[in-house]
Amino acid sequence: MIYEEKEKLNIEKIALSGQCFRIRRSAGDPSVWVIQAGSRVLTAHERAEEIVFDCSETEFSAFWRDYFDLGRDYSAIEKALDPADTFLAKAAEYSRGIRILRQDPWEMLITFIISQRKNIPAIASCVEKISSAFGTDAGDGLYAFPTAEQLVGAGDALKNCSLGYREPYVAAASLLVASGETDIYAWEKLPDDELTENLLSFSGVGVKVANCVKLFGYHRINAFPVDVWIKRIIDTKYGGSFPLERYDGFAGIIQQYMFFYGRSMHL
DNA sequence: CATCAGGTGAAGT
DNA sequence: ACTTCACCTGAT
Repeated sequence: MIYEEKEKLNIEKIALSGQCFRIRRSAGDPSVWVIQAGSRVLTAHERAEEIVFDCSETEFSAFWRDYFDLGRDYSAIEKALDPADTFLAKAAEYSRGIRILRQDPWEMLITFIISQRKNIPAIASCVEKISSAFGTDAGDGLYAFPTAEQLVGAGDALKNCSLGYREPYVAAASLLVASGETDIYAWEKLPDDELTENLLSFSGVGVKVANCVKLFGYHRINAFPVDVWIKRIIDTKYGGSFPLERYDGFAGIIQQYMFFYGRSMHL
């Protein structure tokens, strides 16, 4: 068993923050969380002030501690905010416990190609469909996120997953990665600008999706995805321009706070 | 039934 | 270079 304070790691907030579509409450017990990453599954019990993971210290240290980015001090982010920025102060406080997960680049690439012009439940539904249809059985009715090879093998069946016009994008990316023509894992060591350029070369990946893949799949925490919510916040709260340069080096964390808080207020 | 949802790519200025 | 528009699909 591993215990973490919710002030430091809040699974519910992360599940609602839009960075991850494979964290769900258990159907039988709403205090139980089922967390999936690639082919891994972790269950957790939520208590008033803490979260308890069903996991040994060895297993937690081997994967999940880094996955939840527990090596970073997020309280330092809050201290670095502009004291005059009351919106950001409220957003950061409201978002306390959110972390930028270290998710898999392939899973993020496909997930965010799917995400365009879809709402969060629809994205989660599509991810669930392709996983259960083509991913490896992980037991208990759960399935791993499908590999590129598995999606290539899906063939026309990929058209039955509500992907709509995004289906050819997913199929093309799968072919590039499965064939070995594109090695997205080798991109881990590229500088930000080259990584961006490479991601944009995928059909169906524009600036916004590339930034999401950078932030959530490659842990480039300076990436700052601008979607309709962030744009709305910048327009209404910042008169159309946000002082990104002030938060150079961790702008992505600021983006998550703004998104999570702004969305909760239905701006 | 029209509109919208965490955009993108192609076509048109 | 910047602006406009169509686009699968499920939900409201």
